[in-house]
Amino acid sequence: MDGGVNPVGAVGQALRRLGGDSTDARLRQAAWVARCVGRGDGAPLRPEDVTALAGVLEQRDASRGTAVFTAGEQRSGVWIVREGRVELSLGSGRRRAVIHVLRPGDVDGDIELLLGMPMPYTARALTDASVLHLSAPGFESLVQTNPAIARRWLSSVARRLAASQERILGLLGKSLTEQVARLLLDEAVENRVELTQRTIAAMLGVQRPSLNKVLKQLEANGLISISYGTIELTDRAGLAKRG
Amino acid sequence: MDGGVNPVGAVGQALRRLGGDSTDARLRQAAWVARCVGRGDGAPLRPEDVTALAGVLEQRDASRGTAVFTAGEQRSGVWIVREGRVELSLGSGRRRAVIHVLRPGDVDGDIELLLGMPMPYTARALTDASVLHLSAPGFESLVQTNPAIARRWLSSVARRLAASQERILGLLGKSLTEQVARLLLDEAVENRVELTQRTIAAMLGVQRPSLNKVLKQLEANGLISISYGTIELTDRAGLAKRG
DNA sequence: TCGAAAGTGTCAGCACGATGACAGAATTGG
DNA sequence: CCAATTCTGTCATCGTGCTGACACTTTCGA
Repeated sequence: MDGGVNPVGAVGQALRRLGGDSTDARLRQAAWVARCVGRGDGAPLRPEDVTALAGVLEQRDASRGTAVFTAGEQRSGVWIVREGRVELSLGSGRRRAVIHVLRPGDVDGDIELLLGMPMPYTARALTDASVLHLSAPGFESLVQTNPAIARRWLSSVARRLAASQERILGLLGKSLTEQVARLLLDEAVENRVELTQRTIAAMLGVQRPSLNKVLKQLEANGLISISYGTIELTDRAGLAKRG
Repeated sequence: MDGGVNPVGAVGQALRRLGGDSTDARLRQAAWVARCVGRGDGAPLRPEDVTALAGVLEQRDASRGTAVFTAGEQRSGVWIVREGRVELSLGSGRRRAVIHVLRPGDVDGDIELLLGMPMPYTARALTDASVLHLSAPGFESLVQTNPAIARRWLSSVARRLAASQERILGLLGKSLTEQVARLLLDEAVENRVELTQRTIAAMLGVQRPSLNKVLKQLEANGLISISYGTIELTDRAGLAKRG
């Protein structure tokens, strides 16, 4: 981080405790936890597992705008998105910041369950959605009775958390431009990153103006195009050279 | 990170590829992987498990200076230190850097096994040591046949990787002084951190001179005392205020 | 349809940490 | 015990990113 990261001494410490930073820190932590969602090859359950477990999994339909689970929930269980998109966000009311978007096949909640931590974010259906739910006791009996699934879940958790850790480590010691380029490449879904600059800045632990400066540079170079709450990657190869 | 992190442009990119940085990056990654060793409450096997598995675990004695496993080994298996201290290091010959020290009860190798990655560091007995070894196939059959142990291993892996990730996230956006203070507090065993400044700098992704400057400041304030390859914490409370 | 709130764009000054280089001190192996 | 090597200590210069502030734009709810 830059020298300017903090005002040094008592004043800086005081400002830091007033929540301005603690908010960012919580946002950062929640966002990176959300990066550990099981997706694609990293998911603990294969499609055939999901169908085989039809009896154990409880299906729930969530209409657009409905909350699926809420920040602070303890032992919320495992959530599997079957259809639609589900937004993960933090903060109440208007101050909420969207951290991530779950898509069909994504699995969430297992890591929080294993760590005994409350859900750090709220999930809300962006579109009419269909999700499957595995309760905490259901999860326990599943891993106790089905060694094959337990084994796969073990690998899945390890891979997801390790991948996330490696991503963060890959940012340390890099220039902000490199950090941003990597983050965009990793986050892009169909060449779009639907995060506000505030959220991205929090994830990287930098100030928003610093991030904005870099983004405008990248845009001026024709690598990305910026609009409200979304960044479009127009030249992945060019971005990759920067990271 | 600071602007100075990289020379910008082609020259910096070129320098970066020549290995000067790649060495530090590998050191950093290996060091943080080593931070995921199972220790104390985070260990996957309880002492009673270890005794119960006496038949499955192969005991090996390593005299002082002997290698236990070597960097690059694939499917090396799970290693449990029973007695003595085992040093984890990186780099061949004289250029090696010590990144961690295993102590009795520590469990290593399981994460690498689950990720299908080669051991990123070499283990060498610092003292005459006694270690237990569980081969890769042995591990597989263990988790397949013993659901209770598999379940505990699942929590253990999740907790260790998540704790490490949280540690790293806690560093982002903090001033170097804060980063150093936290790292020292987390790494200290009996108020001593036995790492070279080069290794610590690599873990934080900063330059060694920058780290040295901060360390000397902390020493001048009476919080730590610096000697060759070890830093002693003389005022934990004071350090905690800085973090 | 309007207004409030959140998001984005921008700026000047400043301080921290990178860089690269060099010297002394403590180890370690031969 | 000496030589080679590593580790620590230190410096001047430079550039990045922080800070705090403000204007503009888009969105969304009332």
